[in-house]
Amino acid sequence: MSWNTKKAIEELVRGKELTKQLRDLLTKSLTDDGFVDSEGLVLKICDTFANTLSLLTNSNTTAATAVPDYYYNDDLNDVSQKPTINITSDGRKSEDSGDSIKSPPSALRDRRGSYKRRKCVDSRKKITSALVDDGYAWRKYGQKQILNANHPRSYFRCTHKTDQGCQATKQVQKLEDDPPKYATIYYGHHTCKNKLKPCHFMVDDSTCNNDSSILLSFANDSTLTSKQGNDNPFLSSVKQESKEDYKPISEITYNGSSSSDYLLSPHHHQLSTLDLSSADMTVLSPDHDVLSDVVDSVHLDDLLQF
DNA sequence: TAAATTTGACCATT
DNA sequence: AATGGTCAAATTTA
Repeated sequence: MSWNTKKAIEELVRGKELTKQLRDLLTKSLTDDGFVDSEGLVLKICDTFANTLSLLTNSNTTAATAVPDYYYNDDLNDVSQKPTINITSDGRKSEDSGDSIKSPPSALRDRRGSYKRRKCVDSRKKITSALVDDGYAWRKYGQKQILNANHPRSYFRCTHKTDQGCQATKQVQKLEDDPPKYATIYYGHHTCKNKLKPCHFMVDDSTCNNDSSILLSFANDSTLTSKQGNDNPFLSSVKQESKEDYKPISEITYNGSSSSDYLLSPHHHQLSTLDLSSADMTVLSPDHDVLSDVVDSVHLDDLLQF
């Protein structure tokens, strides 16, 4: 069984457990607590499916694999590349073409792979008032001027892409200057070890209201709710993402697709805390080996039983 | 000196 | 042809 397959099964097991909990919740009277938990559960469940898809679609191939778009029409997490502001502006500048066209060695050109433009791949978007250290080790691999944008977009991939095949990437772009506003879109999920910090939302406690304590916790999700101190030896090696300093965040919102908003909008004030569990901190991290043991003995029949 | 960043070219999509 | 995502050589940093 390949590692990705194993992890995919882990995700399915997790999804199964979460769904069972959701079922139990729905059979209860609708208390306040139950309402919050059900929302968190839905997000977690959606995340397990997204993770599973991510794992399976990356299991045998590289990141450039063409995956049919319909795999990714995940209304819950999708922040598709469809521009929210579709403008046909004429004041355009082309930063790439033009001035100095140097033709590289043909050997170099042959090595180039296919650069598929992102479609609706599973993604999570966060709007923050400052650059957020999300605790992962990122490596910048590109920067682009974006049409009708005042600031360039930076592209990051997981530092462990090469050594561990982690496919997580993110894009960071400053949206506004005053007050500063940044958009960070996460693609894929971390499958690497050496996670640097459990949660980027722990940067500023004020952003996590008391509702965070209501989130369901699992044995293998301990890193979600436990706050590690700065004595984590990995912290010092968090890569800086730009020339601008990290500051405590003062605002985090969730931006999903329209359908996502439809589902979640009644409780937007809680999404920041809910999202932390769904976005990055999943059991995919191999340091959660509790489920690995489960997977070893799991049968597919078990997965289908609720 | 290894790892990270910068930057222009390359390439697929629109 | 314009645009956005990625590559990789050159450069910088730790």
